Amino acid sequence: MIMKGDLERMAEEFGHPGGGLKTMLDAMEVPSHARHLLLQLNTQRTKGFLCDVIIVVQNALFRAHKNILAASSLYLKSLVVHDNLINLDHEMVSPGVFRVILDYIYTGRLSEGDPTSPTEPNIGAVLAAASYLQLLDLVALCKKKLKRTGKYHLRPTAGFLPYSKIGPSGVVGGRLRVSTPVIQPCFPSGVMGGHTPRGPQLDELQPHPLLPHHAGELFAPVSTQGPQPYTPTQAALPPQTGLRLASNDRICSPIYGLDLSKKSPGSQSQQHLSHHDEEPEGELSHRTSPMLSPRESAGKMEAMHRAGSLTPHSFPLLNPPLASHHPHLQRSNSQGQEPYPCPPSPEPSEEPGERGREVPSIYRWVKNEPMPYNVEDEDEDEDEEDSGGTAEQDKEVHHHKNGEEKLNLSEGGYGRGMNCDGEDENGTGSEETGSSEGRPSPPGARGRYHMPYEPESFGDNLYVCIPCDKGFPSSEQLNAHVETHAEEELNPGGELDSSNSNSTGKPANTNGPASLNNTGSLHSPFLESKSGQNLHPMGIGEMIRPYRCSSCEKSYKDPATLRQHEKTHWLTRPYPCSICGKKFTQRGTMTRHMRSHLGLKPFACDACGMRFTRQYRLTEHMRIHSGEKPYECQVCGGKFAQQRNLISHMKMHSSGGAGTGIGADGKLKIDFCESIYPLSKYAAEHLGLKQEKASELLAQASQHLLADAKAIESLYPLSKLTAEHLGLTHDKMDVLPLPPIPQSLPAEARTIDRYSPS
DNA sequence: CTGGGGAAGGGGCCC
DNA sequence: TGGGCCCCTTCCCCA
Repeated sequence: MIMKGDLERMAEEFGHPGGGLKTMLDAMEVPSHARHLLLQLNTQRTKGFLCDVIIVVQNALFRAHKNILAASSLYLKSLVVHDNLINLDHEMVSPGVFRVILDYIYTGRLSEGDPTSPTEPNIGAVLAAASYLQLLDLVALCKKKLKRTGKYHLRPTAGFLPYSKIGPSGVVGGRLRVSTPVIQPCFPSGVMGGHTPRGPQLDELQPHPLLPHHAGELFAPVSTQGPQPYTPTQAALPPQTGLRLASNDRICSPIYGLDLSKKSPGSQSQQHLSHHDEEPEGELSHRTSPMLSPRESAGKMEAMHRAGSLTPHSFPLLNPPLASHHPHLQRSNSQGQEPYPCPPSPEPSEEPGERGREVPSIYRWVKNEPMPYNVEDEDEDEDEEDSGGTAEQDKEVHHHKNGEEKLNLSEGGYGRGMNCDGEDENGTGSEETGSSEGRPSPPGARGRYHMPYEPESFGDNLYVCIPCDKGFPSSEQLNAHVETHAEEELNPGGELDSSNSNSTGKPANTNGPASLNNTGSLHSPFLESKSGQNLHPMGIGEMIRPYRCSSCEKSYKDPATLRQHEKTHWLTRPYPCSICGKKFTQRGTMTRHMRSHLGLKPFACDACGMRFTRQYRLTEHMRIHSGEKPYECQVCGGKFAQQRNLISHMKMHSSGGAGTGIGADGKLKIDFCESIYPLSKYAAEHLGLKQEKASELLAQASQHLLADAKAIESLYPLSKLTAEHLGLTHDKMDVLPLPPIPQSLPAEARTIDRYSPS
């Protein structure tokens, strides 16, 4: 355990202001205070509580507290000061060794482990790593232990040798065995259920690296000898992590680090260097490991940084050829505007040799290295995905809740879909990733006019008008065609909402003219869009929004927004998640997505402690406690805390979104909006009415509807229960006022389905 | 078993 | 770059 003496030494070591600390510690009235404090910290680490930094070592992630790391090592201090995610060179520190080191930092105990175990880091490796990390106390401790066993020799050895340069036996120089445990599962099955083990008690802080108190590891190598205990941190991981969560499994998916700091995930190496540069020479020198001079140490690190990464140079095969011929990328790269910090989507590979491929991605991502990202990469991804998708992986992928099955390895859906994400392929760009499962959504479900993502579907006519499904060989021709839709919209006699091309930024909803795209907004579909902006693609809006997308009808106030929007049309989304490979058009979305991978939820509810990844969610959640339900159904008066639930509710009112017209069962259904606002031309025609007449009729109905609950029931299926509640029999209900049914409708269509459950 | 509501997760995208 | 809002979806509970 780190005890008072250690703290004193730390205080001196790092020159904390206030030399009075030693005095303070001497005068500590509760001798167990330091011990208790450290215990608490370690407990917190095991639970991931208040952990504010993630350390990536090869493909293992560790959670920890910046303060603790900073207090332990100047080097770590320099790393954590600006970044929430730290990458350690796995050539210098293996995951297993770092786990031991982290344990030491938090407990003051050094786990020697079983020197004969292939998975146990030994003291030599720890010494080397401690020296690299400038954990001077640990260095001294290791030396002491080695000397005790007669193994210590003053020479830089294995610890500074890349693992790749260490023989398969792990023995270097016949002495130091640096074990790099194969990444193993750390999530027993069923752990997601919420079982929360207690944190290690004081006496449980045993010097064993494989004990369950490594919960701070998000994904850490563990012993192959058995399933590892569940940890709350792991439980906090959403099932979408793309990681295997079952017991006795290996983590088959790549594990990446990410920077969730507010700033862009870049230039970490520069920061590191700068920190070193800032570090006074003397300050560095006096804590340099005896195994490596400060210059050597710093120089080596610097050399590694210069190499463009902390590691990739040792993995020459890990960086695929990076020819760039993607036009967007070329442009972006050449102009330096849009660096692609993220690697091509990695894909789990069964081949052990492939595993290393993941590593550079981590560093590249974190270091924000502009990464030529191109179609070849994409193809490679697809190849990997296609080839690497084993049944096991398939199972894993499909195990994930809703979202990440979008990877859809088994169906090659990722290959086709991930980069396009299904909806991308059909050009909607409005991701329905949660349900598309990597398959392209049916054309026309939602969409833009351009549909360049699945060219094979349309032969030479790559540009497809979603509403009418016509293909065009060029965007110009498509645009010309689209204009006809626009004219139809502008023309009062034209079909309403045929394209729903608007400037609101929301994708056109082609579910039908009376579909629910506006129901939630409580606005007439043809009065205005949700944003209250002109629906028409041309007109005054053009002056307000002069920056028009060349691929669709949207326009924006400023070029940056336009650029942002244009990415939605790109064949390749520029920001892939380095954990699951899902790609995003906006970096912020990707970062947000990453938070969900790591279970980072910065917004906590004061009332119940529940945590959220977004402020908005917390705000929404707080309404549960306050009882506030600001969203009210204009039809039935039901109130909701969440707007989205009101929208869902509205869909219920509108018979599942079928809208006005003849439902699938052939019976008349009245759309919610239509019940309040004038009937659309489409609906009117559908009903065999002139629009004016239909609107008049519906207006009458709306009056009833809004005025009388009975009338409301008259427009919507009335349950027997409700009828009885109203003191009506089903027979009586027939007398409720209803808009006349046009005789032009087929007889069956004229039957308003009042009684059947919707 | 089914449907509706509550609550929440996640992604898109404009600002 | 992040906030905010929208949308879709899922899960759970209950009637």
